[in-house]
Amino acid sequence: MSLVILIEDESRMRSLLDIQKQLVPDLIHIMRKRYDLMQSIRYLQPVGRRALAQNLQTTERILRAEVDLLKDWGLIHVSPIGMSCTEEGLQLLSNMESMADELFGFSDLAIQLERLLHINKVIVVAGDMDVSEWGKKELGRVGAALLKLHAEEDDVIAITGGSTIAAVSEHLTPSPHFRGVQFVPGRGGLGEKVELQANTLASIFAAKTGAQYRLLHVPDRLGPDAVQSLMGEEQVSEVLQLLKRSRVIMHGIGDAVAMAKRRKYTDLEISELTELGAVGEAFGYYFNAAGEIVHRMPTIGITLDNVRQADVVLSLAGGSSKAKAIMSFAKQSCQTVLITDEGAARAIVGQFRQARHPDAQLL
Amino acid sequence: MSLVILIEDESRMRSLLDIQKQLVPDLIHIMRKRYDLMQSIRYLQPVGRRALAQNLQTTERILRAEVDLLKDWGLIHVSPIGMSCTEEGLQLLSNMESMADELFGFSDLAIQLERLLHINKVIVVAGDMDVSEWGKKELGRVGAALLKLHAEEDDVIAITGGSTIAAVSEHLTPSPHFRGVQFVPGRGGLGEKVELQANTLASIFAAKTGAQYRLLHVPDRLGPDAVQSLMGEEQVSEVLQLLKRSRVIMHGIGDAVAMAKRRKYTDLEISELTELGAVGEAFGYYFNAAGEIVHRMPTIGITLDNVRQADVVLSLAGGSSKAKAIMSFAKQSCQTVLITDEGAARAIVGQFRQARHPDAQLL
DNA sequence: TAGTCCGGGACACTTGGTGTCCCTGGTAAT
DNA sequence: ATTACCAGGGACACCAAGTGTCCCGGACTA
Repeated sequence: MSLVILIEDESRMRSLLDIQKQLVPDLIHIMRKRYDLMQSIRYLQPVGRRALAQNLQTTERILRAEVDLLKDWGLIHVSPIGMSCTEEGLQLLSNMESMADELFGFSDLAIQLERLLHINKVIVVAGDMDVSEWGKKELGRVGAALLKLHAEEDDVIAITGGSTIAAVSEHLTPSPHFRGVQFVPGRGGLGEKVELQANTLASIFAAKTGAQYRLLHVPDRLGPDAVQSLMGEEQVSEVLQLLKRSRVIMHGIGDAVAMAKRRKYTDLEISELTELGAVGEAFGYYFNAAGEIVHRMPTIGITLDNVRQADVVLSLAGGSSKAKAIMSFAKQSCQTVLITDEGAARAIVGQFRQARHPDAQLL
Repeated sequence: MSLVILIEDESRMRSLLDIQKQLVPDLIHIMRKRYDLMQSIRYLQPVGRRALAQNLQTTERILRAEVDLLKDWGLIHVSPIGMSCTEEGLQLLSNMESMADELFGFSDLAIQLERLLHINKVIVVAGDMDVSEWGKKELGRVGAALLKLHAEEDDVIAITGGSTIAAVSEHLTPSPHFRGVQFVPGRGGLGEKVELQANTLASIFAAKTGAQYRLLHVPDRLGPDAVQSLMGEEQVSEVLQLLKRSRVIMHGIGDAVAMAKRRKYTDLEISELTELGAVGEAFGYYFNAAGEIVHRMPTIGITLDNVRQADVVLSLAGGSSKAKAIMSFAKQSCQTVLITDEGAARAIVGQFRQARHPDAQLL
């Protein structure tokens, strides 16, 4: 019963938060800033403006505006000896602590991941795709927003297949940013369901955004000679040229075994893969935990070198089961933005914790 | 059990809202504006910018900024034939409907009350003082904020006693607005507990805000001759002069019978009061439902005429049981701002509904 | 007493929001 | 088919609010 309460409880607050995230998206950032400010004041009180500004890495004037507001709502008290929290402000802080994780935990997680994985930018959304459906929705929403953010006129944007990328397509809307854009599938068929294939998604992306698309018609599981002959095909080589100069790339990261099964590898092949230590997959490459390529799908399309040359690489993967896969792909160092969910993020942090000695508590 | 869920649920969302109201107070207004905008679009779709701007009483440009945002988050869709809600936007609207009452209902209530009671400005806060303790806290918080808002240097501010005004005192903080201000009790002792008397509160208000205060030392229950002689006292007449020119007045409104009981009226006197139809009390005056004065405490202090001459009258009363009392005092037409809570507000609206014929559904 | 902190005031500057206009394109009615 | 109207989008000048920066009077401390 208490579980029922918790779920109901969570869901209602979550839904309020969801609404606010859609209607007033920067709310959380503002709240976070004010919260940090209050906490700093509590910690340093009584403290002066200048010292505080330095502590919070901001300018004196901008801090002053915030302080004036907080003073007006009676959350802090200013006096000639410095600023301090009022009773009410302290109350507020303690009330927030119980919610801080849900409100801000994700950005903390994101910063942790940026450090642990050596990735420029990590975005963590709420939820866990392994557990709940709306986790994938949220990931799709944020992914779509970022794609729009980075897209520029006449760009070539390469995308891969997979259910995560499909989720993005549901949240795309037309925008002038997509004018003249061409969506190009990073790979031909990879033996998956058609609605999750890169070709299909490229056309959906184009339809939703009002952009153009190209298709890469190559069967999966090619023999080496077939690869050569297909490369000669004009239709194919043209697309490969486009992929080579794609400026933005959006792709999913898969769990090695799960992907292999989905692509109907034989049991023998799968056991070979696991023997090689494959844990992650992206663009048809399979990586081990060290990030080394241990296997490559026998087909043609975008190469890791192409990916490394792109300006923007949006990597999407969510769900705690994807933790190791994400970690293996992060080693490729061809990644500018990782978009993941809380479940995967916590699992990754957990992996790192486990890897260290138990006494390594700090940092 | 479902009740338990509801309460838990409510409280958690409420606490999030409370936090946001303290940390980002204008958030709700922004949400409300966007919500109205979305609803208008849904209602009028497909609709153009100019038509919409006219409908929403705003300029074209400012609406355009909002529309651009909503378009970017994918909540609305813009096309050459006009704007319309996307699937996601419709989803959001329906999600919000279940919460709209809690989020915005109060301002709607406030507008209704302004019309029904013919009061310039009504503010409705969440909760019901009769039911929950935090209702009074909220009322006090808002009351304190409004007092600070209206206070000006060297003002004379008259206040009365009562638990509601006492609640205000707990949320007062020093501010330059209160420089040179004098807090003056509107009445001497009225036979209540000392911590709720106007004298006590005046001193607390002064202490909390860093202002000055005066005291009005007159016993309650004076005979007519004692009144005359006291009026002659210099200490007393001086305070009465101050009261006469008080620019801001903050007072509570009481239920007639409850106040009489608290002031230890005899059963006979109380039944006389009820026979006279007394329902409301303020400043020691007792009013019937029509707003006529049916009884007056035999003591001296601020008069209704003084109140009518004030620039700002902040009337506070909360709890559904206060509905009739608030309505009776509203008839005095010496009121600029009424601060009440959801419970009282809904009860008042209910009273008006009941008073009409059942077929009077519109308006 | 001198130095160093405090908050608050002042002021110029810049940026972003805003009012206003026009343009092109699509739709619908003639 | 043509025309007239309304759609969204672009442009641009303008104003105000936010911002960087400096200084001042006061209080505490060494």
